[in-house]
Amino acid sequence: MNSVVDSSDHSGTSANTIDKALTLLEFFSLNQTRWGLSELARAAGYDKATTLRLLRALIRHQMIEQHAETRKYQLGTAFLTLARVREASFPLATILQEKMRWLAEITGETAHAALGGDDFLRTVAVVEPARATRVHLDPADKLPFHATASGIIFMAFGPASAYRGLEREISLPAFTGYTPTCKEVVSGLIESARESGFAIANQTFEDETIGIATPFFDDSGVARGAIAVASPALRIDTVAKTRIIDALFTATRDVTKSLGGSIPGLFTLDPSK
Amino acid sequence: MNSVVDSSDHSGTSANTIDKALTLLEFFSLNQTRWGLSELARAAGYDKATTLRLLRALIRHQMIEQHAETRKYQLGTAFLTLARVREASFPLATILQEKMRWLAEITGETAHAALGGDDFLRTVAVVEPARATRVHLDPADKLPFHATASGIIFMAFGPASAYRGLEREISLPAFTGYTPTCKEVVSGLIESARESGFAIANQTFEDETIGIATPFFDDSGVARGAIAVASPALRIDTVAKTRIIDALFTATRDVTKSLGGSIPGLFTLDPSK
DNA sequence: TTGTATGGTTCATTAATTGAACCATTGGTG
DNA sequence: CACCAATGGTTCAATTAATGAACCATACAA
Repeated sequence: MNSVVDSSDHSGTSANTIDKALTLLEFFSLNQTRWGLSELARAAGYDKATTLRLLRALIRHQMIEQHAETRKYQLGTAFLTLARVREASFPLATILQEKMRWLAEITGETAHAALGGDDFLRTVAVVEPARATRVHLDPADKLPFHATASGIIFMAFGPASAYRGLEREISLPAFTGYTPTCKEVVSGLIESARESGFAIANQTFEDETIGIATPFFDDSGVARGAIAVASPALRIDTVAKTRIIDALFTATRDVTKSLGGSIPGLFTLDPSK
Repeated sequence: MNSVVDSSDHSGTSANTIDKALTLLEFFSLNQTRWGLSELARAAGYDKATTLRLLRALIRHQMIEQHAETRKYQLGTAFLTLARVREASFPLATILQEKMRWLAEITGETAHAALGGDDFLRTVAVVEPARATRVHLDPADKLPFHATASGIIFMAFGPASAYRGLEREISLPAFTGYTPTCKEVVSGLIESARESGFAIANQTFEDETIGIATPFFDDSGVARGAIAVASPALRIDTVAKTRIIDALFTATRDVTKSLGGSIPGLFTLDPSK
């Protein structure tokens, strides 16, 4: 019902103007919400004049707006409305958000859902539990493939382009002392995730945080993203782990069903493994 | 703190590719969430080959996705994540959504907030009251300037481009028997909205529905959009009207303050008028 | 079988993108 | 204050990429 063609076009450097304009948008993040013209041109590697022309085109469509005093550029309001249209027709984020609420409640830990891209996952829903000690996640963060449970799961069950994303990388950055920085190790993690249906990341992205993730599917038969539970490492013993995995499997089943998808055969959903 | 340059570029037909690509996005609405290639090319007035190339570029950036079986195109997931980044840095929709909750509760009617564009407003927040009879609004609808209270208010207090949007129109479509279809009448409505600070639309967009709207501002000194209360026409007498306008003025003040804006002097916020 | 849709491709023609050099301002520094 | 080095923004000839008519392959209906 909502399956999608896996373009995975990565045919070198497509130098068309649209790509350039849309690529500019990706520079706007929580780390840097506002960019000056020269600054952005330098970062993107475009000429100043080109960058300005691209920005102006984006402004015409409310995708960028310019701060009147500082003349700096920031993301516009078009995304608010486009996201609403998208959600009104295919309520992906809404479904995930609701299930994450359930997941956070039942596990007592932070639940989040992320959508897969070519090079990383992007959070689309987070719910923190009502509890003193809990993991805080940036609500608009990029999740690297190799250093997160969600990333491993997405490479295991996602489109081929995700796995190729790993191969493309020259070196895998370490976020903590536990981050796997060797492709062979990561491949092993992916393999065992394929067998068990879940992935565990023990402090590979954030210190003192354990993440456990499962994939979710639409009718393309390929994972669209991952749902995960993030807990303080100290709290996770075997019992807690089993309970979380159990809840994750239920959530995965429910979300996948809501999206009109089905869980691929090889993925047995057996928490005992 | 969040003021924005009013580009209002409308310098004829800018035929650049980026505009064409981004214009395609606007064809995706709740009325038609999925488009075929030829269908969309025809609607947009582009060549099929061109349309396909534009769509492919958008697909590369997750702004469009293609349904695997039907080969039809739909809005992608990029907007979910871009909207999150935008909200995480400038929580406009969040602020509005929260205030609309308050407004719906205190008035017992449907509250909604819309952002102004060049030719119409677009809803970014709706809250319906817990009540049997209430007005239902499409959560991702376009609001025409001349036929809604929000539209009149936005032309009265918004950027010059909004008012010019009205002038550009050749004829004003009638949505009900009460819709003003004459520009002079609409100008009169705008004038009186400028004086009173609010606008009332009595069944001009939907039958049996009355809308009352006020603007909200950021530090640009120009309205960014409107907040409004929509009620069944039968329920609105003078008392109810005054109570709603009062609540709207409070909401306007609060939202404007949260956005770092200020209410322009001429706008006296005097509900007695 | 034929006709008319569809999605998608090709490539010579055409029109738009590009970027170095330019200007006007701003802010910091000796 | 004068100077320097940034900044945002503009210009226009050279260049590069977008364009679209004609083309396939396919699917469905009469």
